[in-house]
Amino acid sequence: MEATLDNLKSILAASNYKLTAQRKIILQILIDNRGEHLSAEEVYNIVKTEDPGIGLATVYRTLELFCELGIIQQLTFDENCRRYELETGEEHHHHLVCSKCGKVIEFNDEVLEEFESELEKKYSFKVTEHKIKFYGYCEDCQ
Amino acid sequence: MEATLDNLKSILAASNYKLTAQRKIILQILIDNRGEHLSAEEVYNIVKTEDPGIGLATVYRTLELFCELGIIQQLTFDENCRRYELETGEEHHHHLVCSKCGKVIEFNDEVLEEFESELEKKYSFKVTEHKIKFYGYCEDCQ
DNA sequence: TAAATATTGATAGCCATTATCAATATACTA
DNA sequence: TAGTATATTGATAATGGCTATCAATATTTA
Ligand SMILES: [Mn+2]
Ligand SMILES: [Mn+2]
Ligand SMILES: [Zn+2]
Ligand SMILES: [Zn+2]
Repeated sequence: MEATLDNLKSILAASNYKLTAQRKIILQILIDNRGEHLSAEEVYNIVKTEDPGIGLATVYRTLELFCELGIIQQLTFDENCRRYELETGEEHHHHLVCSKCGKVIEFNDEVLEEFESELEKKYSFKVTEHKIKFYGYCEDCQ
Repeated sequence: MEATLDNLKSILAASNYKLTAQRKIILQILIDNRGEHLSAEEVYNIVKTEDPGIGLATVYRTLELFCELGIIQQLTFDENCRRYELETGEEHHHHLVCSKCGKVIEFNDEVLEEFESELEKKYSFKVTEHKIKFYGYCEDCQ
């Protein structure tokens, strides 16, 4: 189920977390920027326009918490910078990242699910997570 | 073509780099540890047993250079620790990483190559590189 | 309302990796 | 072979994203 401002309180309460103004603001920002893949620093800069008093540590903590709760997922296009996006509840997707302009194209998971099943059988390995990224040049940058 | 101690000099010279004792030692260590996925720190610890005078910065620099030259490739099973392995010149492979015992299983690329071609057509995207990892539990750890 | 508990902001600390720079080694030339 | 240009090295300081700490504050529950 996708997180909204309305169900955030119950999502938090289910794990004994409290609903705070900071958490609401950060979720709102993630929702407003659906389709983007924001870093903690970027979220922080947006947050400050709404509540200049908020701390950077709170942004990091909140993003980590939202990951733990399945509200968002963490991405790493470029090491030394973690990015985040809303977990939609729909099917997974992965990313094509343009090495020149930075554009990110999303594609769905279907074919990979099949491949994953084959791997599981072949190696008696129980897959819990996969991280897949393609790098190259987008149509405009070739 | 796979790098050896014999062709290292010409590989380096082709890009105006010099052959040094440190570079030879580090390549030898990577060859001796084929199949492992060593971090810079781990390479450094092995290096020191052969030449205690070698600097950590040199290990980092050399691994970076070897990547640039295609002698090795960089891996990231766990962020905040880059790992390296010899580029064999044979077909690519990717990794299943056990979240419990850390075991790494390698699998080949074939199916993914196909999938990649489809993506390129569908999105007019020229893929130059892909990073793919599966996480989960190996046979012994399930 | 009060008590228990979770959360916050400020800031110090962490740590893998990079940058700096003077000293040294390599490769090329005469 | 000696000399020169250039690349490389080791030591170490710096970087930067992220995490830990902690007293003050907010939220929840009774
Ligand atoms: Mn996405
Ligand atoms: Mn491997
Ligand atoms: Zn582009
Ligand atoms: Zn295992």
